[in-house]
Amino acid sequence: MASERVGHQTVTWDEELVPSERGRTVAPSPRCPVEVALAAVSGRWATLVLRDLMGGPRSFSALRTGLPQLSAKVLTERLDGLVAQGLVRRDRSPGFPARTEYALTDAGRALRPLLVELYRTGEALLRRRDLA
Amino acid sequence: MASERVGHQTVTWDEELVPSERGRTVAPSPRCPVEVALAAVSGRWATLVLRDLMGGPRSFSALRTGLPQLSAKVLTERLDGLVAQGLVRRDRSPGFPARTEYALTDAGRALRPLLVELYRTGEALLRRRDLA
DNA sequence: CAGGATCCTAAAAGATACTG
DNA sequence: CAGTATCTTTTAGGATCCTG
Repeated sequence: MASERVGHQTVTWDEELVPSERGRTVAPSPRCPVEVALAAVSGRWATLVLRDLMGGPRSFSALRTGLPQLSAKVLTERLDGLVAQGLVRRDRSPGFPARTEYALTDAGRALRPLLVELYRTGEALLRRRDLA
Repeated sequence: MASERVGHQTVTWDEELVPSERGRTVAPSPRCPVEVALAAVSGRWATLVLRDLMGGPRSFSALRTGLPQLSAKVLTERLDGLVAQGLVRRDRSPGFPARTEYALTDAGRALRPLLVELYRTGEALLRRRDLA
């Protein structure tokens, strides 16, 4: 796919490049790349957890310390989601007290450009709002 | 901010560039650029509505026709949100029957690279999953 | 045509307490 | 240390019917 051809599923975002209806996403679908990427960064605290993991592997409590207002329950939910999506690896060390380390997988690291773009876009929007 | 320095609010994503705690986002905040950008594309149907508007101005019912499963209520909610964020302009023509046209603002068009990146990232994740 | 008003359900988030 | 279990609250989304 060329760099400016972008769409949901088999369809591009450039109207003139979409003469037919075939494959045009007409409802949110888990198969749509846009939804897949969105799933990785959606949910409260998700981007902040990812940001912390971008800095390297972190333990459960290190993540909690970095994000004091995030409850254990929600952190667990977020991490479970990221693990299920193959973006984060969970490494449990045997013994007591328990020790778990969370680290981004290659797929997880592949999210960096998206986070960069989110930041860039948000900044641009805020700048426009300040002017207006 | 240099291209690879990216963070929430005043903080970069590069750990080694964040020696102190000052400004580090420690909770989701509407002031954080990442949250601002995410707000634009979050919510069910949001990216699909944006995609359709990227093709040019659309009436309320044209949007509904393009996304048949999207209810009037949710479409209104999504459009209200986009208008409130300054991403879409609502143009009501006087007379009866009512006619309304929705069009992206400059700010709204500024979302295109983000949508492109969402698509690109999602595609990459799907590719990895197919391999695995 | 372009919505507004209601009602309902489900999912997400938060608080609190407890366990291997 | 790293979670689980419960419960309550909040929010999002969908269905249906109605109106300027």
